[in-house]
Amino acid sequence: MTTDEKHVETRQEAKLFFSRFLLEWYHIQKRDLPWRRHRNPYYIWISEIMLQQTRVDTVIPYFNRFIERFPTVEALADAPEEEVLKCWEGLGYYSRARNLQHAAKQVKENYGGQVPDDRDAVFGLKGVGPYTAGAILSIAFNRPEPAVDGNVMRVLSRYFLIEDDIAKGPTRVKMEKLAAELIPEGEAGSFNQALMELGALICTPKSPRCLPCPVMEHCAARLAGCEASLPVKTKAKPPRPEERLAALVEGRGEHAGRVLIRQRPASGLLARMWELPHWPAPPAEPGGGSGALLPEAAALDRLRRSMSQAGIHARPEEHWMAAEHTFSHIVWTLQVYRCREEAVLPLAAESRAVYLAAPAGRGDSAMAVDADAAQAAAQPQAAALQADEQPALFDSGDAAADAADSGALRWINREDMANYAFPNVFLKLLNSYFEQ
DNA sequence: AATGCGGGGTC
DNA sequence: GACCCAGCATT
Repeated sequence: MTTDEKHVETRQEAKLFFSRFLLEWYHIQKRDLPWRRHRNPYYIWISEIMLQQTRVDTVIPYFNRFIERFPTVEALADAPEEEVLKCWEGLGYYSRARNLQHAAKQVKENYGGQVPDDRDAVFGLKGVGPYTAGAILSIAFNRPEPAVDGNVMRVLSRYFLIEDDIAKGPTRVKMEKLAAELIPEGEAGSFNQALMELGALICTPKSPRCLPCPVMEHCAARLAGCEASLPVKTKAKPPRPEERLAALVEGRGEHAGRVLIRQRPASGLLARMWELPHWPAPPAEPGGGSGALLPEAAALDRLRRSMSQAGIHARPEEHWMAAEHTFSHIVWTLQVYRCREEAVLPLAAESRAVYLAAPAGRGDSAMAVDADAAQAAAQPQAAALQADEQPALFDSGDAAADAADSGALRWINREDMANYAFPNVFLKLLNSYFEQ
């Protein structure tokens, strides 16, 4: 027997050992999770979308609320998008929610409301990529497809001592081939979940718990003593900082007790979510140092101009608090200022005509205000002047949203918050404000 | 192949 | 504070 053949035999034995003992361990140790209590393909699908880049403990309450509110594919397909977003509020990566509903419509219309069980059909659903397709096919239908996520790549890179960079595309393909070879006959669903369960509970990113690991005996990285340095993964580049000025505008008169919120554009960052209006802060004076806070007067002035340009008639009064919000690629530092709505001035005849021609209000608290149109119509020259007064554009990662500044504005009270989906940072700010 | 896209837990 | 998590869409 040549060395090569001996190596192959050893590796083959290592694979068989791995599959057998991992599966045995899983049957004993698997967690009781809501989506494991039934074999409902819709539940599996929802859970897999929610679990993208998100931990199990975070997902559980969202999953339970979601299937209560949208028990079937059809219920999800027919729901208003705002309700789906509201159900996703705080979970992050909101395009998942919109893609999921898009896919629910696909399933309703193309597959009679039944989650399809063939590879091409599942893969064709919006928001379903290589991992999620494999997860749905194997867990819901026990099809022998690999489901390779970050956990699986970590486990396999250690057990088989694979030093490929898991951030690279080809590495995932390689891992999928390996994972497919490991699936025991008729056990695809359990085996794929076992791999991920091991990654989540035992073979963790830092300080893996090797002693209770069911496959430690043949783990190549453990045997070589390099389990802590695997997997190899190139570092993500750090998020860029962005200083922004936010307005918490308190209404007067008919808006008393309400604050002004704005809806974000339909695409891009936090698409269609609601927020406190905010704008890039101009860079602090060079003399102040890079991290220097904008002087209060300059910030108030800047905010006043931004609001005016956005058609918001309000006066910034005082700094309220700072808030930080970290995305994977941006870090916002929001300086929030309390502002007061200004008394509405008598409208010019020209703008009154536009105002009266506008559609009738849709109820009190939920009445939309097309601020830009109203402002542009009411004060076209003022708007132009103010635009001219603006300092030269400085770097903003949110340039499109800032330039368009097109979101609908609404005055809401505490109870209205139940009808709008907010990113967590604004949820916390608004809750904090209304609690006072 | 690289980048945009949330939010939170862990060490 | 650094990492990274049951990734996908877009370019």
